[in-house]
Amino acid sequence: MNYWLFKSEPSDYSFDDLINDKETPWEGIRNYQARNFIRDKVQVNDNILFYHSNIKTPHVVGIAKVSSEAYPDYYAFDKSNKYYDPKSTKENPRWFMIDVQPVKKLNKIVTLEDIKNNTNLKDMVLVNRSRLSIQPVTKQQWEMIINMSS
DNA sequence: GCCAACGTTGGC
DNA sequence: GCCAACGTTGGC
Repeated sequence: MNYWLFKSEPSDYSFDDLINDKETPWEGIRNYQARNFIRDKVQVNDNILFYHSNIKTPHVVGIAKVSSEAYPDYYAFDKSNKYYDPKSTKENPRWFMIDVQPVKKLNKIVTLEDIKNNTNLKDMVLVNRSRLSIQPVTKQQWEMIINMSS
C-alpha cells in the first residue's frame, strides 16, 4: 500500500469535481518522473492526498484512491486534443493514465503553510521539490496530515 | 502578474 | 553529449 500526493489546479479540476464525477482518468501527465510513478509504482487502492495548487492558499483538500492499473493515455493519440503527442504511439505509448475515485473530503483543509510550519513534514517532496505533480508520501507524513485535518 | 526553479528541446 | 534557449509550474 502506497501513499501519494496528486496536484490539480481547482480551476481545472477540483476535488468537488471528482466527487461529482465519482471517478476520473488522471489525464495529461506529461512529465517523465510523474509518468514513471504512475506506470511503475502506483497500484490499485493506493491512497492519494488531493492537493489544490496554483491558488492563493494552496492546500490538501481531500482523500482519493487509485481505481485502475496504468493504461496508455489515449489523449496523446488524439490530434485534436491539447494533450496530443505525436511521439506517443499505440505500439509504443509514451504517456500513461490511471483512474482515481474520491474517498472523502477532509474536515479541514491542510494548507501548504501548515505543512511548512510542521517540522515533522520538512522532508515532504511538496516542500522540497514543489513542482512535481505526482509525488510519493510516507506513511508517517500521511498520518500527520490526516491528524492535522481533523 | 511576476519570476525562480527546473524540465525539455534542439543546434552544434 | 553539452548547454543555451525556451516553456511550464506554482508560490508569492
